[in-house]
Amino acid sequence: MTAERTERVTIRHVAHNAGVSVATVSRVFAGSNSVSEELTSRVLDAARDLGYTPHAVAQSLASGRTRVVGVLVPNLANPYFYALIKHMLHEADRDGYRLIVADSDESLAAEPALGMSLLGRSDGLVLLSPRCNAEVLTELSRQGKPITVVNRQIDELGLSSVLVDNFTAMRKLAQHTIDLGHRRLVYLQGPARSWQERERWRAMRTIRAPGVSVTPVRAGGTMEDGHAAVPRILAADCTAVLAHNDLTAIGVIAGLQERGLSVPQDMSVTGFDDIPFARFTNPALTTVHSPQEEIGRAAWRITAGMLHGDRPGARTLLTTEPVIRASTAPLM
Amino acid sequence: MTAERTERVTIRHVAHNAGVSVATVSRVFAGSNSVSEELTSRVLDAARDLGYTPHAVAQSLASGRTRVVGVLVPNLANPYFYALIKHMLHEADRDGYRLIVADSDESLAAEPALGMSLLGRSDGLVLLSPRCNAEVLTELSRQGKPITVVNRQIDELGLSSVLVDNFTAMRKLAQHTIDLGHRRLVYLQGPARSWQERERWRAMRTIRAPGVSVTPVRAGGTMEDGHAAVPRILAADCTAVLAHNDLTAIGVIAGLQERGLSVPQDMSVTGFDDIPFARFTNPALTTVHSPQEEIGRAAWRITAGMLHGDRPGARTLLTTEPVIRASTAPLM
DNA sequence: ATACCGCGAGAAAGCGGTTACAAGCGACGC
DNA sequence: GCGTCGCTTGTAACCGCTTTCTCGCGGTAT
Repeated sequence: MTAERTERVTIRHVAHNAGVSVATVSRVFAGSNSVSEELTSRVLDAARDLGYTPHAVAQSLASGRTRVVGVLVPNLANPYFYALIKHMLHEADRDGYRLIVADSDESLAAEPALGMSLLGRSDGLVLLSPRCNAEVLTELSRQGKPITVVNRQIDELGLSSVLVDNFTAMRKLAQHTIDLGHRRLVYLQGPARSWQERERWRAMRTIRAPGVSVTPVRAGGTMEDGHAAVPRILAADCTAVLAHNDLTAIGVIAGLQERGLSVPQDMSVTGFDDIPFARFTNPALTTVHSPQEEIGRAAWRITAGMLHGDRPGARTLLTTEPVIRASTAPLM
Repeated sequence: MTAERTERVTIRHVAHNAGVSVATVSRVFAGSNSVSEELTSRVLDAARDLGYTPHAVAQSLASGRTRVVGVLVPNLANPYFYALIKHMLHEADRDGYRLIVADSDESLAAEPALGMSLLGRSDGLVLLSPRCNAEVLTELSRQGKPITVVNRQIDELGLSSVLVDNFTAMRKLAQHTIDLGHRRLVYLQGPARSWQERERWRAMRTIRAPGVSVTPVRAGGTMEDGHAAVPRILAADCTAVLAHNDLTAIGVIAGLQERGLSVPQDMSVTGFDDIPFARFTNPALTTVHSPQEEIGRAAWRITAGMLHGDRPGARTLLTTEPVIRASTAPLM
């Protein structure tokens, strides 16, 4: 393969070959209908012959739009997040936008820099379950570009957001275990700075029923965290454990089974999110169906709206319901 | 919130406030050491006061480098891929690069356009398990930018690649089930155009042992595909099923369990990839550990090398081994 | 003292597009 | 017959930064 230094074909070459001005070529590629058919086809022919492709970066600089939107995820290893991303990806794609993804890996400190960096190369930003404080969000919004926050309630700033009613769903899920006869519950806490965690835990603290106790156990958001929490769960002498999310629930179930305990006979376990795996675990996981597809779609629609000039501040609140599967059972 | 039309702070403002030329400001931000300390600090002070941030798009246009690398994934819903991406993301980050991700969703037709689009906004491209044919790859490589292909052997073109020895690992895994006494095996085929699938199936076809039969059953790459294949697996009257990957294996196990069969007592099941979930399923999945972290790292190193001028054509071949867990057992 | 060298700094020409503005031109109304 | 309008097309000024080239200057070899 010879390293032929192919000079890039620019709009000027096309203009020259088609015998028109660069403006006309630009118009043709922008889909403007104010160019005569005659010139349009001459431009298109010349472009095809030369193998011209518009230079995306130059277009961005000149037009001030990148047709890219950044997405900041706290942890790409959680199927919950990539399900969201996957749906956003498709919605964005059909609008001609690309998504640029960064993973903060649950690092609070990394969020501001990553967010800024994403914003620098994009027209807007979607923050999934951001852990950062309001100052950072203010700083980011100061760039004047659309920002959509998912799974985090922000009232102060004029940011748009997509929220799921974690509180009500968690209450319903807890009620389900209580209805099954469980009295000593453990709530397995997730990432400390997560809004969803705060909502879920807040819901658990409102549980008031005769004889019912809720013991919090610290964990985190991963399967390993759930797995590692098992000794502490057992020490709490409970009959049901409500995990922060599906991932930790899966870890808990594996840990219990390794110790010869069976779920749900010896212990009921619930998750939250309803990731695709939840249906396929053994036993299938009782959880809360968080509408990942709708969230992804809503996040994109709101963002796209702002890119087209909508005022920020739109708020979408989605509701969600428990999904009862096989990991919970009546107390024996 | 007032919609203050904040004019962007440009390099010129900084230059003016610092009493130097724009060239000097540019040099300071580029980390050139040919600027005197005196001027360097004046520039830095002015930049801080004004809240200046270099305009990434303009930098890209002027320098010809975007500091972005595109990644094309066939299916973001497979943890195998996002594990790769996650590791690449981190490697790239420490080199000051961003990754821009697109998901072709197993659509062969979508790959060329997505690849081109990614390439247009980036300095290079990483194709994960691409399904497209050689012509498309040639077309993409014509752009003159570094392309790294992961999990796909390409000899003709001068592309760099990272490969895992699927063939040997699959043979070893099959041998494992044979050693356990199984004779009637089913191989559950994955995505047709996947190189990994071809390698794995090729390995299965080399199995020659007295009384051993291997029956192929078509499926796909997802949990649903594995789940849906269960009737056909049962019809094949086998005692062990080797699935294309972990996801389908998980689907198969769930399907078997729904029918009251237990794994591994009634049926041994294996996967491939060793996604994080494989350790936490019930029973824990016997699979092949595909070194996702190393692959991600290698893919980035090779790509980064080419970005720094290395010649393309580098090839990394990784080996991998079966991981025996609890989803396989001796034939009763 | 003269010529030369090296180095720090600035001027200016791009990078490849977009788009405001102007111009040309045929049609139409009065 | 002339002013006006509308539509297509071209001219050229950016978008914000990088980088080459040039220049001025102080220091060293001759």
